[in-house]
Amino acid sequence: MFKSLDPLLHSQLRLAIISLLIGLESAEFTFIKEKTNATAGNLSVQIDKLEKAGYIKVVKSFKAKRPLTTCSITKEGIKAFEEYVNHLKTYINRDNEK
Amino acid sequence: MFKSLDPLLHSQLRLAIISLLIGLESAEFTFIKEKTNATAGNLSVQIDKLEKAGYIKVVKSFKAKRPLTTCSITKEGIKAFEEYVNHLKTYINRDNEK
DNA sequence: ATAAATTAGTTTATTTTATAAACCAAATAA
DNA sequence: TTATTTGGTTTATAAAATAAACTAATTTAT
Repeated sequence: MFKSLDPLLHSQLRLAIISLLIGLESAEFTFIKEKTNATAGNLSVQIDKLEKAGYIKVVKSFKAKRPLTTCSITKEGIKAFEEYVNHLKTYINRDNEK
Repeated sequence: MFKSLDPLLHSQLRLAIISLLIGLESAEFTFIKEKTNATAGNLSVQIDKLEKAGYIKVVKSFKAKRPLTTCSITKEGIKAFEEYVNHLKTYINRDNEK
């Protein structure tokens, strides 16, 4: 009846990150930070978790001599997000049968 | 852009409880337990939180000499759920503008 | 040249949640 | 009568979220 929700995506910030990345080729750390209003620390931690889960790819480089962290969603990430959304629907649509 | 999600509802079990109650006049503890597959302990705690938030009403009585806990959603609970669902849509629909 | 502030993060510590395990009281069954 | 089941609650532990402190380098101001 209620499908279980991927705990990796069932987090406000991680869901926002994925939601953002799914519409983009890639995004920089600071861009994600602005869009999500997250603190840098929290964002750093959550990006790490998504990367370890294989949901996003993280590339570290330099731009104008400064560190630059670029994130992009992976195929697994897209799949996980889609499944998460489908499972959510068992909670938010009133089709409470089976 | 991403609207903040009511932390009281952003929990798998509490969301399932509310989702269930929104379609019913009321429901008994054991019924909710079966439908959500929750453990009694977890369910007890989460029902408590929803009650303290004013999202559900809990009535304790006896049925066949046994304790009976009956829950029903409140107006505030319905409102909170509807708002939660609307906020969720900023995460799951790709209308990532403003 | 050097101190202060800013950028772009990471790490560590603390608080909050979720969850499981243990427990309790009463009733029923063996 | 003791063992089990019902219907929970309470307590303890594990996991998550978050904030605060820190690092390292750069830029700006003095």
